[in-house]
Amino acid sequence: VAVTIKDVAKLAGVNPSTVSRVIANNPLISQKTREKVLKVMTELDYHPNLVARNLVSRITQTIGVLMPQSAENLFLNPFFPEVLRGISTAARRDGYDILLAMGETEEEEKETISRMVHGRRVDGLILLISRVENQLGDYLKSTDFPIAIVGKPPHDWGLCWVDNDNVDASYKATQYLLKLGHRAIGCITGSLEFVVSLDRLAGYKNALAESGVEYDRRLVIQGEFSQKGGYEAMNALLTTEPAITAVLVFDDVMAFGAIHQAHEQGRNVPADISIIGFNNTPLSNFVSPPLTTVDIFPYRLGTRVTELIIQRIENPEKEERFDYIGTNLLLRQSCQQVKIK
Amino acid sequence: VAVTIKDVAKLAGVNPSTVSRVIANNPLISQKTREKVLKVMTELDYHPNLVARNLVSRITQTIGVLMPQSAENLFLNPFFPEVLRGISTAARRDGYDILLAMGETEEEEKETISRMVHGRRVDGLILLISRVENQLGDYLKSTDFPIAIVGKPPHDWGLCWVDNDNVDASYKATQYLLKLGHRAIGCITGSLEFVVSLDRLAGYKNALAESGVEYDRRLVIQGEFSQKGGYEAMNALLTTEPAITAVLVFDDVMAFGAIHQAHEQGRNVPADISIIGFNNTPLSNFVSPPLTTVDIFPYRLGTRVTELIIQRIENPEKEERFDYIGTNLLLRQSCQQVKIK
DNA sequence: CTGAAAGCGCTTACAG
DNA sequence: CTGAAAGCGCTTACAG
Repeated sequence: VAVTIKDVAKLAGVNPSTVSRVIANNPLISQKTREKVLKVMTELDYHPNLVARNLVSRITQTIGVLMPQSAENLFLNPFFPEVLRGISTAARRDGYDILLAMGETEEEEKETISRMVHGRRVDGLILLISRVENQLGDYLKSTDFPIAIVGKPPHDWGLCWVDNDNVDASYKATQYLLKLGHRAIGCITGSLEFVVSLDRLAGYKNALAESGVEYDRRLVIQGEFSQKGGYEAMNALLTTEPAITAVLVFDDVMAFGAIHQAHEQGRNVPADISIIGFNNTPLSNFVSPPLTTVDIFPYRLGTRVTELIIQRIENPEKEERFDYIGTNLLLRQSCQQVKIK
Repeated sequence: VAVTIKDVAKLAGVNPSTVSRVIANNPLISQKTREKVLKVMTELDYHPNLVARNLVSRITQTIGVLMPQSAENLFLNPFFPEVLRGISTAARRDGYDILLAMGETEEEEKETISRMVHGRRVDGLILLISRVENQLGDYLKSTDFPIAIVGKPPHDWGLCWVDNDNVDASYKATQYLLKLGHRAIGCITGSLEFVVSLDRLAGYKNALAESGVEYDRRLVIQGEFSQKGGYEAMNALLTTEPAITAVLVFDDVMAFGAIHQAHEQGRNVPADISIIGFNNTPLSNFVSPPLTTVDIFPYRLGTRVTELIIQRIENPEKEERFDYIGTNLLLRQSCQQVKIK
């Protein structure tokens, strides 16, 4: 029922291949023929069947995006929506569509990847999932299909990826606390299985070392990436290390819990304890006190990873495979100069 | 380079059509042949080319989703991400993929619709954009392509759609204020060009009428859907109608501004003025006082609209075209019994 | 500058 | 129960 290239060809009195060339803007076609064909195309309201085109050209002009379902976090942190917005913008700019899949289980994720890649529905794939170890990792390092990841992969698999420079971000945050005169600086990390946690811990150590403050592992405590996790970690920290005057917390939501704990123990933030969070979640500007935190620019992570994957698809010979997105320490009201005792 | 149905056929010693039938689970195929083919398929790691399949079957098993870019709102309101999550879940459940597009301008939106629909890339389309008037509306009412909208369309175009029952939601909220003894109840609406605003206004009127409270249009004021809009509307309202003891605000973010204004004028919420918002944005539980508001269940809007579009695609003879998603009045701390003068 | 033919990788009547 | 043929709607060498 739809009008095809043959209908156009017939009405224009030319061969289908000629119509195809007009559509492709082939410069060989004469002006006269081009106009005639173009006229018939609008007359018949012709639109090329992209599926047929994909089949012969082996190019889908589509990028697959796999992201976690992450129900709860969505409310506290628009990280994934923001990255997605960036991906969408950059993809559209280069004429790519987005095939989106949200995976709940690792099983679903693998199935989705298989569908997209083996089904030839996409030219490349962007992964917003951090758990790329195990079976998924095996696949990722063995395939030469264009794949890009938001977040530095645990090993160099030759994949495309983009991430914040978390070492540097954490270094700058710690440096800021040091500049305020703090020396007993605690650190609440997320699970050290994540590269991001390890990187931020490294930055913390770097800054301490640079200032000649000895690294004390008793000041570092792991917590879960949740308000409760921060609340409990802070409790442990204040119990064993009551002398601390500042804490670096690797996630804003954990920081909310940490602040809550501090206040419950009668330690005012920032008067008694300075706190810095990470990720600049929307709430961080509304809590009391407004939280000093590190902005990580998720939208730019999205645009950049898309640029990288498109380059990988269209110019695989180029060696550019990864990039860092800058961060910004947002000074708000949760830190202040250390008190002189 | 990829293995095709022909490779499988050759190695299994059968015709490609037989392989195709095995894949399609055609019951005519003998058990013996089936097993032989299946074995070769795994041996060669064969995956059907979905693009080729789409071309001949004219079925893409893909639903297009068009949503606004809506940069700012994302931070205050995860409405769209939540709807998208619902769409993703329901689509996957029925074996559909999602082709996602975010439009910034109406031009982009029209272009995207054209690409998806005329390019035969999707079997149906879900629109998360509310501005469906003008040119887009002309298209929507004329096409018989399966299209579904989140949010009741301004006219009955025979489209699929899903929405909250905003008349009822607003009715229940107003009824609650009446039950608390309020009689002078103000109303801050969004632009009355939106169906949602009109519906909520209708619910407000219904509740008043039922309780024998005369509707006074001076108590109703339009504001912009922003904190500033609510702030200014509240100012106007308190200036001309200082006797009001409660206000229904058609959006939480506007309500934040309204509360701010009230407090600036020395009117305590809820002691002097009760306030109800709409949409249960995440912040509404964190502001002071925690806002009584109407939960609209965006995730369910997403799953339901997807069920409707899939039914429209697969069983167009069924007449079910729209549905309402229930709402829930969340009682928090921004309302209280009216004071006796 | 344009046409005729072959082919992308499938599916589906049509035979047998 | 299986095979051979035609076709989905395009593109792209190959001729001329």
